[in-house]
Amino acid sequence: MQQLGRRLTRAFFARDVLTVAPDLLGRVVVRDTDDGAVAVRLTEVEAYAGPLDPASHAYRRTTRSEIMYGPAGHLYVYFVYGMHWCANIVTGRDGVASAVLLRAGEVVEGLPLARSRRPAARRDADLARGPAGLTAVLGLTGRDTGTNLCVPGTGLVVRAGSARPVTVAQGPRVGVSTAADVPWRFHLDGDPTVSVYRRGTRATRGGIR
DNA sequence: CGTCCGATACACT
DNA sequence: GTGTATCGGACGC
Repeated sequence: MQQLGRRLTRAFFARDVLTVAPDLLGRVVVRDTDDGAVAVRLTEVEAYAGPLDPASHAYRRTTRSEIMYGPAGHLYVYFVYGMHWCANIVTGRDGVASAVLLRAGEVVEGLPLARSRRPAARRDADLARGPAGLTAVLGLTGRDTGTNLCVPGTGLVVRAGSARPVTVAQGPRVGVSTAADVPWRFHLDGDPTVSVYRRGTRATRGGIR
């Protein structure tokens, strides 16, 4: 296992999800396995605000969403559309049940391994474009749900310190079918790895009570 | 570039 | 039984 660098602390993730989400942009996620390491610089994330947020899996407390009711800094990976995995980081105080969905990034280390995990990608900028692609490039699946990003030895880290200063843009979330108009998607404006905006089907009632 | 649509299996009602 | 926090290929401009 190679040197992963200093990691973000539990205190970083334990803040409000709307503070944590934009603060993650420009930071580097590193995943190290027996196959090697892949690092991704985050360019797009979305905030999901637990029981207040109809679009969040934690809107109701179920077996699947239980992880989000636990401590911040743990990983939540869910399965969607019968074939894709998507990765979140749990945020907020215990019991607040909020999380940040990792939506897109730029592969900055481990390009060959990243390409092998996503053979369909045409350009390197497409490798981690979209949440399922980003998750695949990092080699994460449901088995990784519960991983604590804030302790050594897990092979998964968000490095402390921004790569460079970053300008954050904000807009509605992608693909959600409820609360579609809440501007809780954060991204680096104009970055080639940011996924295209698609409104969810059935997107009628927006808003949070 | 854009829009349309099928694949696919799981959690939840 | 129903809906899905997606992707990529097909097609039109």
